[in-house]
Amino acid sequence: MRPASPLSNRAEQLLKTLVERYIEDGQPVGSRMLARQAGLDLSPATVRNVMSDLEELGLVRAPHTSAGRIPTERGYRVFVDSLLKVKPLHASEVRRLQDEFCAAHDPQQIIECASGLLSEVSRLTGIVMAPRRDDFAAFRQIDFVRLSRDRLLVILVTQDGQVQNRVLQAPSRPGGAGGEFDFTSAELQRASNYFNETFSGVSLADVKLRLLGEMEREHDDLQRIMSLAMRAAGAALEPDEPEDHLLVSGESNLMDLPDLGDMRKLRRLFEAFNTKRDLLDLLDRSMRAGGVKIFIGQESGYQALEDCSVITAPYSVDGNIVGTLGVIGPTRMAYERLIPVVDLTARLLSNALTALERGDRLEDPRR
Amino acid sequence: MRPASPLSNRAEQLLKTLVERYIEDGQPVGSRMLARQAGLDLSPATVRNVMSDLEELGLVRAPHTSAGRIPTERGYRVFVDSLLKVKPLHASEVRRLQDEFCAAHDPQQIIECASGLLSEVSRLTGIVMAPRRDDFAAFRQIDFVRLSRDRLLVILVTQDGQVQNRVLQAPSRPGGAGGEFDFTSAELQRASNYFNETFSGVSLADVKLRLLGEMEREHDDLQRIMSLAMRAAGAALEPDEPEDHLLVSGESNLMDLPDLGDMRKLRRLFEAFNTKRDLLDLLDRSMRAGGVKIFIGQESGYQALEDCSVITAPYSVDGNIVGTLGVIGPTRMAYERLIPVVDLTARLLSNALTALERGDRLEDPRR
DNA sequence: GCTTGGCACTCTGGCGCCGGGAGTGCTAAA
DNA sequence: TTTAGCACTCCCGGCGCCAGAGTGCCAAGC
Repeated sequence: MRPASPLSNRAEQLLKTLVERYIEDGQPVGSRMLARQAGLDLSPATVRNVMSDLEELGLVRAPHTSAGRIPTERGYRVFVDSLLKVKPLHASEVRRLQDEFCAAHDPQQIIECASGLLSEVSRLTGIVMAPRRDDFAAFRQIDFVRLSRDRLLVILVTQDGQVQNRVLQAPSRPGGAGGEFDFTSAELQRASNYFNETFSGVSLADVKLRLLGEMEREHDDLQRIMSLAMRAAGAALEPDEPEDHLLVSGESNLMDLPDLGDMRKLRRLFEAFNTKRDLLDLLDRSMRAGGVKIFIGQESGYQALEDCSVITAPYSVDGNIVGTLGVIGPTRMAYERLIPVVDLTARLLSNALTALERGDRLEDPRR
Repeated sequence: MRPASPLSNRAEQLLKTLVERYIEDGQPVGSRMLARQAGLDLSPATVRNVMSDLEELGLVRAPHTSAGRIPTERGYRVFVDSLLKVKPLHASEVRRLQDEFCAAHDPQQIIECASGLLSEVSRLTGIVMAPRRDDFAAFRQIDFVRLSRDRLLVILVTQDGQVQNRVLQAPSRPGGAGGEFDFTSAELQRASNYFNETFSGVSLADVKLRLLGEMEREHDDLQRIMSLAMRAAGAALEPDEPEDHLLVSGESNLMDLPDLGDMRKLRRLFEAFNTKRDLLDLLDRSMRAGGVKIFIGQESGYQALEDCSVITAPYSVDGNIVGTLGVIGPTRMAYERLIPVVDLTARLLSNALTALERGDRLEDPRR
């Protein structure tokens, strides 16, 4: 795992050129071509010697005798870590992306837009892990709507404009009659008023704590309606399904790539897109890390991602990292172009979300 | 387009066997095999003569000289229309499906469940068009939540438990200050109370009409808050995005099928799954028709569905058709098995939704 | 000692050929 | 009308061949 040190400048230059050429056209690169392209004025024979060394180091391999060489995963890793120069994007492209973000107004839309842009610009698959509901967000309003004898709808809105519906299902009693949620809407109204007045502006985490406290303490002397309302509010405060937080777009872009021509691999990949669990896991891991992260081939640790690479970057609201986005494509992807794309998209998304959040907060009389 | 009449019994029997065999193992069927399988005690030579006729009628074709025959789309059509005997499902299978439906409690869940079951049981792709919000549904409750200076959240709940959030965006004014939605939550509360009392139990269609009427009539002397609330309510009553009403599951099942091995076709298909428009169109068309409907190959009229067939069936709540579901797969699919599967799933879904609706309605004091 | 030209070797991929197998269409007889 | 026979066609897999590309190694040169 000390790949850079034993490499001479020349070897580095050759490896770099090799990876670039291979990324470009997907064909094993031979010594003659490499000698010409590397700009080092070397003969093919010399190049061959160097390639032999690189092969011994596990950075390149030959698909068969007398094909040229292609990078191994470790080769890509060295390339990405120490050889590649990311080219900043054209100003025009930056502008274009920026404009797209401006078109969206609410957070959900903005995030969807980011995912779409990622896949469109990369011509690969874009993924975004949307922010989990933030327990430090401030409570704004809660509403209760009785749907039927045993179903109660709870709507929770936070100061930053997140809305969450949850249907509370009464534990089924075969006996049936006189279900649990037989309150009038006026009663429910009063309950929600109580919450709205008591907790407005309090962080959800604190709401949760105080609810727990009250439910412990006053146990018996609470009215039945309030006890229910508290339980319902508690349910609404539970974290939501993580699966709803992954956006994937442009899956079908992957079907054009010769590198992923194998149906079995492709199918595994698409199943991973549907299952979402592994991808969320990966994005979650890279959220903690901060900054652009790159997983090459097996490095991610998921079978479904074999022969694939993932470039991720976290994004933030108001300086706090809240989610991760990225692109998925074949190991042979245009890292030089895509790293800045992912990076920029994360920045733009952060800006857009932060601007929205600030705008909303200005509105909030409590801060 | 009068395919059945000129066919002799023998020809029909042979066509039937041919299609069955071909569906079974995907290989062109030769005269020898057909003579043996059809149970007609004919020689291969006789069979060849019949095949020649069928070919002339455009019901079968030979991929090349001296391969056996395979059905054409018209051949499948005849098979489906007049030859195939649908086998009712095993009681055990019916029971299994039924149990799955019982596990779900709210309409959304039930519909997702149906989609999942379709793809699982068919090992193809399941699609469900969820009910559009029903304008004859009864109004239950509306809520307004101010999210920021220029964003207002409207939550609409109907008696049957459908919830709809919509964010109303104020027309952007560059001037900025004193945005449009500067009301206190008490004011908004009052507005929503007004609606809830006035319209409870009224059908959405009527609410819409009465709102329009009032907005026309009282124009000037309305308080600003009420005028806004009416506009907001009106917005919430607008029909929602049709794209949100299509569920697709088991897409990746299609990647295993040799019939759809071609990447180009597969890609087009997956793009159709993402776009949703064409599929919704198709489902919508077949909703009107009522009963199980089958589109074979080009019949559907969409490029993306070439070499694919679609089996659909509408489902209903309380006797009214509200949506359609179905499966998509290669033209060579097991019609005999899948037609009853789709039919049954539609019935079970109808039952489950109707039961839920009835349960809710019993609860509703107004009926 | 590194670099280089030369050379033999190897592997792939396309092409043409061949033979077996499967199935057809036609014809003539039952 | 059905059937057996037969010649014909086409696909497909295997085989050998060849050109092309690239390698590894060796010996000569800077």
